[in-house]
Amino acid sequence: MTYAAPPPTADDPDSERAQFGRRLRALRRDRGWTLSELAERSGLAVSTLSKAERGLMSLTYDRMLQLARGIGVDMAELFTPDGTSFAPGSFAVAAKGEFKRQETPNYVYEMLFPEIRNKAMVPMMGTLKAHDLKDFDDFVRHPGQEFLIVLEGAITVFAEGKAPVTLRQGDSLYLDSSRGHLYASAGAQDARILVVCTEPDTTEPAPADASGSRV
Amino acid sequence: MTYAAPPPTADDPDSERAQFGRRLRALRRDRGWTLSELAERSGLAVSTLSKAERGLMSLTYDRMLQLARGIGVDMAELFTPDGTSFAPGSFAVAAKGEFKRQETPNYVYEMLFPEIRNKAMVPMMGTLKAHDLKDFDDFVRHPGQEFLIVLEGAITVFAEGKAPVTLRQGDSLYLDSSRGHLYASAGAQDARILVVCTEPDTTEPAPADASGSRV
DNA sequence: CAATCGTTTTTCTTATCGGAAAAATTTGCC
DNA sequence: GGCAAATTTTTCCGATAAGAAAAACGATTG
Repeated sequence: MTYAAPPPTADDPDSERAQFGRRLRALRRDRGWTLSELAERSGLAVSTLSKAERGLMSLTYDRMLQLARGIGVDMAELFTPDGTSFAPGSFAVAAKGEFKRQETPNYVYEMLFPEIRNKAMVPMMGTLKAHDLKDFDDFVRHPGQEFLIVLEGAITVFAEGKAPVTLRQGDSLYLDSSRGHLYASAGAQDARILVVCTEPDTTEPAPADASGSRV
Repeated sequence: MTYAAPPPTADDPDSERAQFGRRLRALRRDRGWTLSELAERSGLAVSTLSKAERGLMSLTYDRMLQLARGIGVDMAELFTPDGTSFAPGSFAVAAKGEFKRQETPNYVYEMLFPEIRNKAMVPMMGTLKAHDLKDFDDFVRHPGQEFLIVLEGAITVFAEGKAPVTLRQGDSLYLDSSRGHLYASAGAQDARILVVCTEPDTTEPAPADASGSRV
């Protein structure tokens, strides 16, 4: 009845440890440093670095701390992969209205730049229709973070475990989108909002997705 | 000629390791778990957890990975001290105008949610002043991607290697911000834009910062 | 071929880590 | 409040892996 899969010693090239090692090697090579140069900067032995980068060794906290300082990054940065496949130098312009629509009776969302795949951010233009509060959609939950700003009108933000908040034109919101959330027009008129997510929202409109991640 | 101070074995209560340990203990107690409960969830020994939480031991990568999974957090989250990261479930509202300003003769940028650190996205409100095109700023370059939408007025986008583009109200732009770029008001009046970056732009207005980190 | 540079392997010391006993803390009961 | 039982945490010790120093290996260049 073990909860987490115990990886005691993994030598396969796709283990987390091997990936971590490749990330270390990338960080070093990005800077044009050799093993011995990083060894000098970090105070670690060359052999240690070599084994760590190849995933043959499991660095201890102390060594990782030295390593992070030697590289010049935050400790957390060692564990946040940085690869998005947005091609280097990319550049795209969208004219007003050139959007891909997703529509329900309650709202219209138009994704900007649908032709760019794997964006680090997904900007969407939303129109929340002034509507009866009877047939509401369910909370939406998806991984990542979300930014919202009210362009026209006013909206009510329902967030799981929070009292409803009213945002007026120019107000904005930043939230962890794994917390259940739902937007609705607050006034008698339609509201226009701009939403930017860090990850594409693949959830379907209605069903309450019960894939409970992180309490 | 060592660059980073080597902390081989530190037993003082204010070492990074001790702080890390206290953070681990907090994460566990927040969930109301005992050492043996976390031991079962993570697959680590009780004694190991005890020593790690007191900073008497330097956990290896493999154990930290098991631990993170047992606790149910991302590896990086173990290293992001509480106040400074966008914690899971976070939720923040900014009223119009509650921004941190950065001003030059040509523009005013106001960062939204300056109190939230380590956001995945950095939304900023910008006012581009109608100005002579004589004293222009230089291209700006920073890692990450950038989204822009014109809220009021019209702007001209200068991007390195591209012909200038004019964006009007409602138009938007998505670019790799490592490509040199520069925005200016296009008309005779000021323009208002919303910019969202994937990483904080730490570049100073004018001077060419030569502290080359990751090209 | 020699020489240099970057990486890997070898050898040896020391620390991590798991298991179980000991100590400390909390809980139950009168 | 006090004492005993149960639970939680810490300490002790042996097996195994981390980590430093140095030698070996491979590639590149003069």
